[in-house]
Amino acid sequence: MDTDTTLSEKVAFFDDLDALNGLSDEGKDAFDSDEQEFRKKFKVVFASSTSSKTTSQSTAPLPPLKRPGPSQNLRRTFSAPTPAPKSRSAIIIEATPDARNSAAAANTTAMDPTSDSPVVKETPAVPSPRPSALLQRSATVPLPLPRQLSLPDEKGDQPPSATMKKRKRGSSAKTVPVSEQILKGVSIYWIPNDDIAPMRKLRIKKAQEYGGHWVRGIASATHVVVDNRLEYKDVEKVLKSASGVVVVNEDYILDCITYRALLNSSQQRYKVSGFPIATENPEPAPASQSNDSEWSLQLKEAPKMRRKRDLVPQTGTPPAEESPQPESSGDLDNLSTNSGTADPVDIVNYPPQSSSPVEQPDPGEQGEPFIPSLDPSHPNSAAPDIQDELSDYIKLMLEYKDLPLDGDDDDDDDDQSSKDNQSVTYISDSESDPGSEDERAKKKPHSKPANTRKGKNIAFEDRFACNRGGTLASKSASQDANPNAPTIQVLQQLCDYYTRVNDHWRTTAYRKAIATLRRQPTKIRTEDEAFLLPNIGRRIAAKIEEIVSTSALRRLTYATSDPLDRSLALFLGIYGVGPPTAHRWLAQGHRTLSDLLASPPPDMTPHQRLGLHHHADLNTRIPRAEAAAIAALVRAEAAALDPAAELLLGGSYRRGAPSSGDIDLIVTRRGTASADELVPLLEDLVRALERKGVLVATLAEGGSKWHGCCVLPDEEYVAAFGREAPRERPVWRRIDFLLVPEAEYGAALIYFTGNDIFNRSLRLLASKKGMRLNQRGLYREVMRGRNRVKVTEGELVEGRDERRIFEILGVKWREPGERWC
DNA sequence: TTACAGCCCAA
DNA sequence: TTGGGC
DNA sequence: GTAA
Repeated sequence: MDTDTTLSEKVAFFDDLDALNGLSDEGKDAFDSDEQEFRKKFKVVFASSTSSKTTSQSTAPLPPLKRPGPSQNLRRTFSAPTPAPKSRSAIIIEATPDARNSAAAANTTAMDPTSDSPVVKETPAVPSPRPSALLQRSATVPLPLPRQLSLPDEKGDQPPSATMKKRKRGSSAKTVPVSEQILKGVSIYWIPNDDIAPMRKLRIKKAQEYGGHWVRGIASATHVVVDNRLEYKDVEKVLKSASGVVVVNEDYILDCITYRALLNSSQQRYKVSGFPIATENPEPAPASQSNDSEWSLQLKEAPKMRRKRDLVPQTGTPPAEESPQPESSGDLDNLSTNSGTADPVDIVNYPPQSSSPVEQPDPGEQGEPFIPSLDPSHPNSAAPDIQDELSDYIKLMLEYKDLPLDGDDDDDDDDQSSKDNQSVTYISDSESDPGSEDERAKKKPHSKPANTRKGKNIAFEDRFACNRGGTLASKSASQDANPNAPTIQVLQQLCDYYTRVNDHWRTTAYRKAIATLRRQPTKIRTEDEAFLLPNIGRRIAAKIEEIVSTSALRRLTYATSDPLDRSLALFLGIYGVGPPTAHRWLAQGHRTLSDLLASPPPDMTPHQRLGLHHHADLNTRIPRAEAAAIAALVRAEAAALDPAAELLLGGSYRRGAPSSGDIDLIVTRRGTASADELVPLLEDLVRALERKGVLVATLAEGGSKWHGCCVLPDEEYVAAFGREAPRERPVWRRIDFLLVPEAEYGAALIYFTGNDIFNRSLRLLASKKGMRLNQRGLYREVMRGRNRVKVTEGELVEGRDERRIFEILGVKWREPGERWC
């Protein structure tokens, strides 16, 4: 173990938790070999793990944990074995064996969802806090684990069970011993409810390891964890739909794990900023022990949360999980049903459940119903000592929140689903040993003898889409004819999904893979086959096979049937709204455009407002004829101002598309070397067009461009479409003016003709050849500093002539109509 | 482990 | 600096 | 997610 207390150390922090709990051999060795270092490194963790040990096992009967704030809690735990923090080492030593044992025990069951059962037995042993609680417990305990659905996330939505399965490998146990799953029975709804943010991902992961469930709908949550960046007002709406839920900030879960107990959620430090002063009535008789508290919590909460789906099995029942919206329940239900884990559980569960008023109108007050989970401790309870450790912990997190974390968990999501068929052989192989490298090495040889990684060797130039563009016709033709069309269709949806959840890189990866697939003359049926293609790795290859064999991807069904997802897509369609904003609005409870219109989010920008009000118009395709008409209009106006001005309709129009999303007009003039020379013209032009009522809104202006909206006046409309094609009103269109000096015309044409993929590809090719292509020109000898940061502009090689740029790059000329990638 | 295009505007 | 668009 |  490295002594330097640095990066690796901190990054490893969470894994350390794992190591501790599971105390894998690795961990053990480390411990044995270098106790000092190890201890130092895992100080906090050790302390907590120790405490839990004591609590759950030897000290089980120790009920008190009363209202000691976390701090006291901690203390108490410690005090039992050894009072002062200093004695930690001793504790650790003692605890180790236990930990190992329990870990071993847990591991064996880890893979079995039903492993919970032990808990049932365990619990009874504990003095029951109150009768009801016991009852509840017996009912609930069994259910929890299994196949709770985990949220769709960037890597896919796999049920925890699946996750667990995969997690077998690493040294770090992915699930903590049942006895330590302090979050069991806790269903968490995160806001935002995704694991895109690295830190949240970590939290979610940890929560799951400790038995917590990640739920998709707030309706089935027992706890709502709100991003620290959000204020209460941001999430107010969402919370309204879930009364009786414990609402806490980001710090809560990890603290619970650290202290091995469900902490009092009402403490000040877990308050969501701006949260109304909830009258926390510290429950008079907290009495229960850590375990109990958990249950008592469920007891209380359960009835309330379930108003929508009363029958939903308690927290745990996985799939039945939730559907925030009643209507959608159908799909989800089916889904869950399939997973079929729940049955027995449900039965057990129901009685208690039904007894509780399903319909119970939520008492609106969330403050009240709060579950004084463990210890209704006092806010101030975050006593000094704890505070220290907490702050260490927090500091650590903050310090490294930006580090790219290993996403170890990602794994191959769906393999299991696709398994049933053919390539079972390989798959099983790979499953047994997920080592990606081995797999790759193995696979390739099979399908294609020899070349280990030669499989993907493709001519350099062929790797760039710009060398493979097609025409619109060829594209559409290949769309229907393409043997991979169905597969592409599904992948495209997945791609869209990732766009929605704001996973930029996965989105682009899918785009590339799709582009590759689209070009295949034959139908790709197997994983091996797909894997050989460029831009298609093991994972997408596996998905392709699944799609082909089952003609669907489970996760996709799941993802797209989610109402939230639909709202997300809706919001993203609003001009000026990107993923962060869309998610934020969603978190604030908005679901429809009407919601936004009715109560505009406080952070809505003018652009977004415009985008919202003209959402319908701006999302309507612009017929080619209309674009042409507008261009003609503008051209005429420009000619009046400056006869030498030239306007060209770019974008998809130039590529021959029958309709466009917006209108791109490139404004230029012979003899110009800089866009600045055209600014006066643009200003005049814009003013003139505004006067004519053509330009109706300005979105951005400055520099060498103008972005805004326009409409085709009635007169021109009639001229273009005739009186027979009436319209009630002009439709707003997005229009961009781009000032381009003659010297940059060629590069600008490329840039503004697209399509994106084609452009990116061209730029990428340029960079591989030591050049740089942007909208101004093609440069060479670009100096890049550390990690691609451009240091030198480089020498302009060509900017004026579009064809020349192609030539220099060694790319065969392609007409605009052939640049559909 | 790192890049995946790069630039400009708005707030 | 972040979000967004191109 | 893929490739280098």
